[in-house]
Amino acid sequence: MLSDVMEDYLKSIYNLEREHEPPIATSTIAEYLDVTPPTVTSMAEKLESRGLIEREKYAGVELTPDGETVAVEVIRHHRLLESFLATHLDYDWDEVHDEADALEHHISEEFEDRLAEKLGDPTVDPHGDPIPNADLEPPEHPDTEVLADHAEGDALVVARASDRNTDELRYLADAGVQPGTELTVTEHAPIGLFVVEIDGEAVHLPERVAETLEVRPAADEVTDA
Amino acid sequence: MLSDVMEDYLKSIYNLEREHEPPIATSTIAEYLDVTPPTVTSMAEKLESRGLIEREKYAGVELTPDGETVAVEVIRHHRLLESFLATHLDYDWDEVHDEADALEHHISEEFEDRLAEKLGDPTVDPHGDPIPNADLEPPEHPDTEVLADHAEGDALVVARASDRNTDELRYLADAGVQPGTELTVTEHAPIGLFVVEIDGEAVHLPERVAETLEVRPAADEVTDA
DNA sequence: ATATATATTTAGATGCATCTAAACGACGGT
DNA sequence: ACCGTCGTTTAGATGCATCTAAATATATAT
Repeated sequence: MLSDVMEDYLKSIYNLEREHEPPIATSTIAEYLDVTPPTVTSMAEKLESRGLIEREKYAGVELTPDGETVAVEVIRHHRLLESFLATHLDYDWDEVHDEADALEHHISEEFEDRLAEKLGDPTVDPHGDPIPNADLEPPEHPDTEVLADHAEGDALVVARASDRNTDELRYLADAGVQPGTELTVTEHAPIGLFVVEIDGEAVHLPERVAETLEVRPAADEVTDA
Repeated sequence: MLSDVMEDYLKSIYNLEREHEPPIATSTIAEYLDVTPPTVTSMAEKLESRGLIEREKYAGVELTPDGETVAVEVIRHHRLLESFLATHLDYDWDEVHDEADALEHHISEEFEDRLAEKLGDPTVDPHGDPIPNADLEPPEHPDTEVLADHAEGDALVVARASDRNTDELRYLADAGVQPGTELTVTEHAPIGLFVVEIDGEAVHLPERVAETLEVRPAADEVTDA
């Protein structure tokens, strides 16, 4: 039986593997999970002995297929919960992450199934992240670019907002920006401010937000949802 | 911050105090939670040092008002979750207990509030147990008797089925017996079998089930729900 | 009243997840 | 090729929840 903490490590490594090329360094995981590096080393030894990760000392760590399956299941739980909280319990999309984190390790298969059924087997969660299917195949992460890389005049659709930074999410939610929102870049000010137009309104976004907000060209409509 | 385990001990002591007069003995708690007595002693010391229980060595344990409040909150979570699973996720009433046990320590105040709102502030759960209100006053447990104490011919309403024994619950659920069900005692056979009539049908119940199933006279209608 | 049975507590150990401090390996710059 | 820096691992400690075995207190029966 895997502990909650082990599941968290596997989920984190999975997420980090989408951002960086494996192997994932000890310090990267430590920072992501807000623990010290020796803690990561010791956990990595346990996960390796259970065949959930491969580990090269002093280099880093990579999920095995088994480890990836565990990670994908936890992520499926997380994103189904987020979707459920948003659509059935009236949570705002910037509030769902922490609650889903707390519950994701504790729901049964039964609960997972009923949730998916109730939601009509959704394929994306409220942040725009793909929801793995019941077979636990790792979902495709569609190609996106960050808003900050776009020039003035570009017409875009919001594809995904990272669910890890509560401040940024709240900012976006307050500004009415969510996956599916159409926007046009009005101005990329030299120092730290980004201006976009949404439904004719000018919305100002700090560069930090623009650097993490993922978008795709407005032309192609939602195909994957 | 209290651990999940501490919350479980407090909840258990609360439940045991409804059954036996305090103080509650070490071995009683040990058996209820399926741990060894020394484990209970050591946990009792911790809970005492936090002012959540009073403890008399070699005698047993009793909740303080603070301890009771914690227990009642956990029980509120548990019973709201049970109600939600039964009414919104199509769980059968004999399936909800384990899932609620797994989740009760991990939901936020926010989640609790939204659940209560969604359910219309229910006052009893699917087993017939009272749901504490948001002020966390300990709920009244209505006077009931067990089915096994009744004589042939008595007309009764099912008030409550303990949610701790999965086997018995499944038996009752299969037999169509649930809180609110009206029944008449047909036969109290001398050795271990109880026969009741429900909607004109004869239903056979093992004595073990009849000894835990709580009922009240059929005359007074549901007043408290 | 004393011996015996039973329940409780104490003592000491284990595994988990974490930490700090210290040792060690890898890697880039001169 | 060496040295120093930086990141990683080892070593050892802590707190939690649990166990078994042993000591001790309480209750019961004669």
